[in-house]
Amino acid sequence: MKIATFNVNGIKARLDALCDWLDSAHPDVAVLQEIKSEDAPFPREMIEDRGYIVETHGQKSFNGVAILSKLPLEDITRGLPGDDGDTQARWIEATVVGKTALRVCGLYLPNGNPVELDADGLPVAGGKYAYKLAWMARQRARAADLLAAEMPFLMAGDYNIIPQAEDAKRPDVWRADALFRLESRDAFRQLVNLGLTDAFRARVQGPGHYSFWDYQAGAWNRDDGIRIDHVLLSPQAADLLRDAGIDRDIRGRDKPSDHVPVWVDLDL
DNA sequence: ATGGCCGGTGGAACCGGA
Repeated sequence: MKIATFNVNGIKARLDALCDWLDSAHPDVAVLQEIKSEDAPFPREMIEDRGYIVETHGQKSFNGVAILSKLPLEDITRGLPGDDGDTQARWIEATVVGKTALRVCGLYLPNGNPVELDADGLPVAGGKYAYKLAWMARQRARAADLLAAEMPFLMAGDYNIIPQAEDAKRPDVWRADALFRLESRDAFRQLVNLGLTDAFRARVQGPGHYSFWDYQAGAWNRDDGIRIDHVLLSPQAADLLRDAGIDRDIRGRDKPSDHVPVWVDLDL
């Protein structure tokens, strides 16, 4: 079973590119981020025509996530637990019903910039960086709950985290950025240390593997990228890992997103 | 040439992204 994550940066602007990718990569399940659409106007027909069920968790203008699946979905939930006041559409979950049930979490983790710190160097409450770190604590709590339930699961999406220096072409320019600050990497490592596996790094080592290239400054042509889209696997899911990869070539096609798809193949 | 963009909104600039 091939499961992919793709930050499309606007579903309306990316519909043709998304369908071209679905036709060439044929994932069984795809989680999307930054659909930038409410649920009702989401353009579902061209995706459904390709055999996918479409479940969205959208909002106007910003954020928004979705799950596309060729297999039946059950128990769909929207929103990351832990803060009823959080109205940003960044989390969707569903159980993919195959021969073994797999819980799939699709996520769009907050960017966190600009980083605002107080005199003690702590994130300013109410600021975007504090929101990012609090969101990651909620994600960690959700992962702990799913681990306790002992159902195989994965958490796939745009993490807005550069895990290691080798995951950036120019790590030094990212040192103070919310994507690479120590607190951000610590939070990501705390999540992984619950027992999750970074699927891509279980298959591919070394530098030069990116999932995002900025539209600005010729980043793609200079291969000035960062690896920020990840698939984390629960122990039971990691035992089923057959392969993982990044569909880098998508970035060079017409009207690309600034992100490319990242995928795993599980023996399911 | 060391700067260079893009999508959504709303119908012109501006916000947000990373």
